[in-house]
Formats: sequence, structure tokens, C-alpha cells
Amino acid sequence: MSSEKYYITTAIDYANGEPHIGHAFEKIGADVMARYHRLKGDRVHFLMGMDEHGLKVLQSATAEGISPQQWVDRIAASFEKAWRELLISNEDFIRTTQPRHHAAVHELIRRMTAADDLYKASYTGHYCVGCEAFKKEDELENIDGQLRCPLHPTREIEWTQEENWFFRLSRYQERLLKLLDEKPQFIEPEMRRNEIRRVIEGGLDDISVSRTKLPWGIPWPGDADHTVYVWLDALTNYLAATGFPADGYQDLWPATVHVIGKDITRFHCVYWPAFLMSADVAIHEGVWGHGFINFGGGKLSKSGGVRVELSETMNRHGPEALRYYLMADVPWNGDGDLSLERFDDRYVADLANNVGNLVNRTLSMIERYRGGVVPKAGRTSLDQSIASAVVRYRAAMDANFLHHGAAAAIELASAANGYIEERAPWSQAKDATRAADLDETLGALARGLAAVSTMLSPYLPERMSESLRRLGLSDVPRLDEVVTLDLAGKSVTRGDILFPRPEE
RNA sequence: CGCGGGGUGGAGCAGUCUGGUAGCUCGCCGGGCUCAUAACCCGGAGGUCGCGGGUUCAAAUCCCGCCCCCGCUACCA
Repeated sequence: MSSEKYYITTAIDYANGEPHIGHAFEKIGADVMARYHRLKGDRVHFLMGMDEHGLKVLQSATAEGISPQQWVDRIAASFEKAWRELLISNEDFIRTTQPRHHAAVHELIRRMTAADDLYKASYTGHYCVGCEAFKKEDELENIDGQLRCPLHPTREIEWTQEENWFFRLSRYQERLLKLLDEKPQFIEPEMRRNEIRRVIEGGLDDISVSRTKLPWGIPWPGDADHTVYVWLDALTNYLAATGFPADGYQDLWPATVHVIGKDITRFHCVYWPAFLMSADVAIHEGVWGHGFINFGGGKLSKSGGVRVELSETMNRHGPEALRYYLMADVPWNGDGDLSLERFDDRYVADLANNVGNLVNRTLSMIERYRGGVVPKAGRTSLDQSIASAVVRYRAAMDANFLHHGAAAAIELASAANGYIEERAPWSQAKDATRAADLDETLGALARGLAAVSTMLSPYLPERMSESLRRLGLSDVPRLDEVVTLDLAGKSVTRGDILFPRPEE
């Protein structure tokens, strides 16, 4: 019986475009994690938000002839709308333009200053406007006879001299390595860990944490010509949302896990812990670097302009089906391909034919043979399947292998369908002397269905709540209750088809 | 010598760390059942586990070499 704090965050999204399916993938994954932990009874706090500063935001706003604040308000509304449609269950939504965020950034800087980790220095170097960052010579490539940033090969590299505030990242090399040694789970999945270790072992230079060229940003405290560099600004959102520095922020902080894309692990595993060490704030417990989704090998978007729109994909079989498909088909610890054909296949095979049909036939038989009341019945072989499925499910979900968790639930649904064949309740129903057998069958099926629905509820929150309601349960049971659940006497309702097969 | 991921029956994948009958989903073929969404259940066909060496009684799984694909280069998480 756990009731642990579970503070989970996602990357805040850059307010420079509409939400797409890649954003959705991360949010859905984090949402499944959050909902799973609620299922376990943990005290979950789930944070998402927007990163709203920077040159590109300013440029986009200017191009539209509106103020940057108007621009980011519009984008933020668009993101929040998408997340509601996808049933994302975040408790909070932070935006880096909010006062609470500014206050936290300023306090962090104050503490870093007190630790003597910030200093002002003149910097001369190659500046990539695309990255909004200075680049070392070896980070650049010679393209068409000119030094260019490999991330933005079409842009000119500027030779710039600028006075900046710097953070003494170099001081933290040893402490960061020690952190990785002592807490290997700090970076997961494991695949990402060595990469970060190598970065740290390769030596850490001090980093510049202010800009003079960015009018749309948080002003540097006491130095109005400067604004706070994007990562020192953005990363702080996780802390700002706890109320930091006000009393009580430790109720949430430190974060249990930052869910992010694999491309920004270094900022979350090197910069962020170093900032926190400097400010003498507790360090987050872990970082989960998920992979990316590719679209049909990339051929579609390159050649013909066939685009995969989020809303269009969502409407194919409904937002919940998209949640399920993405989480079941793309490993949460690696990359995957998005394929509409596979989406259709999985929807029909897993949701319509397997789970949906199980719901329908189970409830139908309880109505037909027992007047809609779950009979009292003892344990059966199906209950053993339930128990072992829950064990596998927990192991997978605790390791954040969300695709394996979904698989464990689907396998239990298959087992329940098999159990029906084995027991042939329609035969039992024809023979009055086998009434007890039929009770046993139907009772076990009701429990099996409740277990399947509970396990799938993080993926399919509304449909599975509905499934449980039809079984006479007003609330989703806790995970540790599932194995011992007694549904005898509950009134069930058959209801409509839960996952209709698409019309041909 | 750039880095990383991957090459397993028609398709998509698991298994590789901790060697020992090659497994799952979809598709295909045949059979069964009728509670159910033409759903469900059973059986079958189909693979030299990228290639070549090595270690071992035994290798998809460990070691060495090679080939091929993909991302890192689309202001994409």
C-alpha cells in the first residue's frame, strides 16, 4: 500500500508552432505514467507547460503583427485544447511568461550568485542564430567552404563578441559524475546514460547564461541589458510550479521524473542538476528520455507533402484509440514508426475484437443468464491469469515500459476470451444441474473484465471507466484491489459497443 | 576509422545482458463454436535468426571481421 509523492513533468513546448503528433506522444506517455501512479494510490502531481521566450517567438509575433504576449497566448490556448482532447490529466500548466516563473528564475539566480557561480565575462566566438548559442569550433562543420552549424546549415555563423553572464559549470564535473555513480537510475532508459557520462567526462566548460540580443525574455536581475538564457529560463519551470521559493514548495519538490525527448537529455542531466546544486536546491530524482516517432520512414513528408495531422489522426478512431495505439505500438524507451495501417490493425485487433468484444459478450451473458447480476463464485483458473497478469503489468509499468504494460493487459483479455471457449457457458446454461459451474464462469469473467479495464485505464481512461461502470463499479479500483475484487451482486449493464469496428 | 540504433517466417516486433526445443501480433489456409462487434477458440503452411570466421558438447544469444538500412542534416518531442 503505497502513497508516495509522484511529481512528474513533461518538457515545456516551444511556443512557435502548433502541437503535432510528436508533442502528443510525449504528453500521452507521461499521462499514462501519471495515471498508473494514481492507480497505485500515489500522490500524483503532473505538470506540463509552455516555453514562451526567445527570438523565434518574437519574430513569429512580429510577422503576424501582434505582440509576443498575444502570440504566446494564442499558441498556449491551442496546445491546451489539444491536451484536453487527448484527455491529458495534468494538474498544472505553467508558462514561462507567468510571474510565478519569473520569480523562481530570479531567486535561482540570486542563490547561484550567492554561491559565486555566476560571473560576467566578455565572450568572443561563433554564434549560431538558429541555436541562439555560441558554438565551439569543433561543433561546426565546413559546408560549402564556410563554417556552419550542423543544426542550421542554411544560416550564416556570426563571429560575435558579447558580454555575458557565465555559470561555473566546470565546477560541477566531479559532483555530476558522483551523482551518476550513486544514482544510475537518474537517467533512464539505460541507453541514454553512457552518452551523458561521456559528455561529462569529456570536460565541462562554463556556459553563458545570459543574452544581450534577446529582448523577449526574463530580464537579468540588476542588469537590464541582459535577458536570461533559454535553458536557465526554461528548466526552472519545474521548480517554479512548486511555488518555489515560497514555503511549502518542498511538498512537491524534488520532481520524481522529468519526461523529455532524448535530444534534450544533456540539459536535464547536466545543466539542470548543476544549477540546482549551485542554488542548494534538491535535485530531481530522475529523467526519462523517450524516443521519437517517425512517419513512414520519412518518405511521405519529404516527397509529396502528405502530412500527418494530429487532429486527423485523432479522429480516425477517437483520441483514446490514438493514445492506446501510440503507447502500445511505440516502445516508450525507443523510437518507433507511425503507420495509419498499423493504427487501424491494432484498433481492430486489440480494442474492437479482443477487449471490446470481451466486454460485450461478458456483459451480455450475465444479463441473459443471470438477469444482469454478477453471481457469487469462487476462484478459477482465470483468477490465476489475473494475478500473473497484474504481476507482469506492475513490473512493466514500474520500469516505465508502457508498451509492455499494455501488452500484459491485452494478454489477459485474450486469456479471458479463451476461458469463455473452454467453459462454454452457453452449454452450461442449457443444463440446470450445472448452474454452479455457470456462476463460476460468469463470476470469473466479471473479475477478469474488471482487471483488464483497470489495467488499461491509464491508456483508455474514459472507455475503461465506462466498462467498469457497466460492471457496477462507480470508481476505478486501485491496482492492489484488483486481484481480490469481489463483484458478486453487482448489477451490470450491457450498453453500446465500446469500440465499434470501422465500417468497410 | 565520426556517434548512435537496427538487420529474426509476407508485414511489424520480442528474444541477445543471465548460450541449450525460434516466440508474439497482423495476414494466409483448414477446422470448431454460437455468448459476442462476420467477433471468439483450435490447428496448419511459412524462417540457413544480414554475411564470413572463432569460442563451446551446444550460439539468434559470447568474440573478431565485413555488408546493408536508418537517425544525428527537416527550427521536430
